[in-house]
Amino acid sequence: MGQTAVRTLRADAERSVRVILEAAERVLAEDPGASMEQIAATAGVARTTIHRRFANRQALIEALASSAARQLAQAVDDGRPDTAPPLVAMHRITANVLQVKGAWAFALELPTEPGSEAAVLQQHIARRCITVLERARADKLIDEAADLDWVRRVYYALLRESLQDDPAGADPDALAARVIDTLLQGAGPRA
Amino acid sequence: MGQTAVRTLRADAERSVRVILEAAERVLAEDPGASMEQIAATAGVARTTIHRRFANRQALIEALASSAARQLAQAVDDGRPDTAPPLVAMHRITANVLQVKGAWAFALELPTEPGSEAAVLQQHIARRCITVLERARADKLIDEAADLDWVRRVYYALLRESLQDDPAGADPDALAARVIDTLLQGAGPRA
DNA sequence: GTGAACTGCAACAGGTCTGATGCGGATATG
DNA sequence: CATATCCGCATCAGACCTGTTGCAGTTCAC
Repeated sequence: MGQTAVRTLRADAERSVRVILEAAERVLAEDPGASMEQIAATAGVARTTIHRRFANRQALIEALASSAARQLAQAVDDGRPDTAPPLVAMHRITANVLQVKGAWAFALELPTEPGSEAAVLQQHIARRCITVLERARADKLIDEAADLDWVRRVYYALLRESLQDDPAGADPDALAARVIDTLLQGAGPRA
Repeated sequence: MGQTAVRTLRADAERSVRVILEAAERVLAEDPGASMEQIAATAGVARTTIHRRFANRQALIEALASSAARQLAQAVDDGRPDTAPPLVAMHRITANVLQVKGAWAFALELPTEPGSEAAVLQQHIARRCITVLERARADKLIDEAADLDWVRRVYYALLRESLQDDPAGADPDALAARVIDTLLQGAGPRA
């Protein structure tokens, strides 16, 4: 809980926070041990400005994780996981998530502190994911005996792998299609 | 190339190198930014001893990566990827690799310097992997139209995911079976 | 337009880490 | 057993990073 909006920030201050978080993502993704100075330089901001907004390094990182997790949760909910047909929801969610994860890869791989906002959001997302998988199973898209927790982990792993080489390369819909296809059919011969 | 065995080390020195590398793996896995002091303490060795064997932090890490990569290459070759029936080879290799990757998870996830020994070994391993997949495809275990490079990456991702929760928990053969099954069939309904 | 909020700059203190050195004592090896 | 090798310990200098403070100048917001 770095600084839970004690009072509404002025417009320029809000902008500072945004550019700092974006810079932190870029810099830390390349070198997780990078200094505040490097983050500040990338953000085009003085180091002291960072310390004014974030009490310390950890607070900055927690804010980064929370911010990214909120965007990810939004991306999932936008796919209407509870109402859309399972296969459609899976596709839409996958494409959305790939976009967000591509932009916030470091922040979203961060280990979450048990009680933190990021952790709560991640759990919420995981539940949504399980829900969709259950609906897919009910539609015979997934084997009845499948361990959905394992399926969900495989799904996460496929998402991660998809983003490894294509930072912003291919069409997100094409990547999403490959992920879903691999998840449901594997590499074996098609029917 | 930290110190490419200029001269054969004395038996106790060789042992020191081993315990240092093992400690480095354990400590850095938990905190990649851990200090040499912490590694030394875990190894039960003075910090100066580490500096005597490894010129600097980077040399230690490269040695760690090389050592782990050698063991991994051995684990792959032990599965007879060129001669055993593809499915058998895949099983054996997967079980072997899970063992080694479980013990050297940090070292094997390290980004490899382009020309380094570790990089060369990783490429060798990747080629072996592709070879096995080609043989599996020839046996109709894998779809004819499949992109084997993608299949290999999915395979790697499944291995990684398998090791996430079970540090040394379940039977490696059971984990291997699940990995292969998921790779070839995905989560969809069984035939 | 006025005041509060925000920023950059400079400087400081405190801490941690690295890599090096020298020495006395222990240990392996032939 | 003789000696080259190895280790632990104490110590050092240098570098880097963090978090803080004060001030002067700019910018938003009412």
